[in-house]
Amino acid sequence: MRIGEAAAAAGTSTKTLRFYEDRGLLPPAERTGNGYREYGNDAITRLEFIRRGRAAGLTLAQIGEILTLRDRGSAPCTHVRDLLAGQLADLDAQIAELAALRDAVAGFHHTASAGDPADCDPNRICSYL
Amino acid sequence: MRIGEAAAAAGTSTKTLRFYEDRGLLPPAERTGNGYREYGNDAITRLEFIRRGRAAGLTLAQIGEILTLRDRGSAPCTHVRDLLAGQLADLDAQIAELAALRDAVAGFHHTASAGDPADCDPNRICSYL
DNA sequence: CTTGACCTTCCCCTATGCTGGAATGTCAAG
DNA sequence: CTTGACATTCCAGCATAGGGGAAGGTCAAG
Repeated sequence: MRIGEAAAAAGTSTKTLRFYEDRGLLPPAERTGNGYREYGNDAITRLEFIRRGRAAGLTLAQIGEILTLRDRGSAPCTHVRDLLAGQLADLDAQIAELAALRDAVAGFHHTASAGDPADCDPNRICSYL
Repeated sequence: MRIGEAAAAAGTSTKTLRFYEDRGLLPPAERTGNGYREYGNDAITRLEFIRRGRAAGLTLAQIGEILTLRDRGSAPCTHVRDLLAGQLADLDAQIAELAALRDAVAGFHHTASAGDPADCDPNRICSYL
């Protein structure tokens, strides 16, 4: 199938397919006589995998690693497990950071809600921040 | 004081000061005869405010709004309170999203940790994702 | 007189994952 | 024969908050 059909089948755009090929996530597509890219079902499988990886918050670079391992014939499962572990740790760190920020902002907001704007110190930009 | 001293006093870089001026967060600096920027203590106050705002996760655009209100003579406290409320809501949404992602990734990771790589289905890129 | 530490403007680069558009080619249908 | 829907390549941009470095001006000290 041609690029438009493949993109539609994978629920993405032709731009994205060319972009992935350029980034090495998809192998260079076969070309028909007129230079059009030609895709098979394996490309769709690959695109779906990429989408699942994205949904799990993996970067294209990480997904590319997995695909490269797969393409070299080795089972990437162990690597995937490690990536997932790292992703889990990253997410926990991000969540902790955001939660701390949230608490700080909540404190500011509480003060701001309780205060009277008339009390605002003209020497500060804003007393609440 | 000149830009280098001001930057050091505010704990930032000269690049950042010029950048903020360009973005309207700092008023165009006075210039001495040789064209050098000249700063007073109010600039430091402003820079410190910007830093507090950044630490609260506000964007430069939002901080700019506050400063503009302040420069027009009105007390920006009410606006600050609203910005903080919005920021709080944003943070809660982000945290919820990350937490959901974290759970999904944890599920994948659990499966990956339990499985045997030998079971990997050759027809899939990786059975664990 | 020169060196070194400042300062100026200017433009490009970073990371991420695409998206838009221009200029051009291909091909089946009416 | 032309129109329209495809396809190709390549270049540019988004949004964020600056950083890097070039080419050059200024000024005090040695």
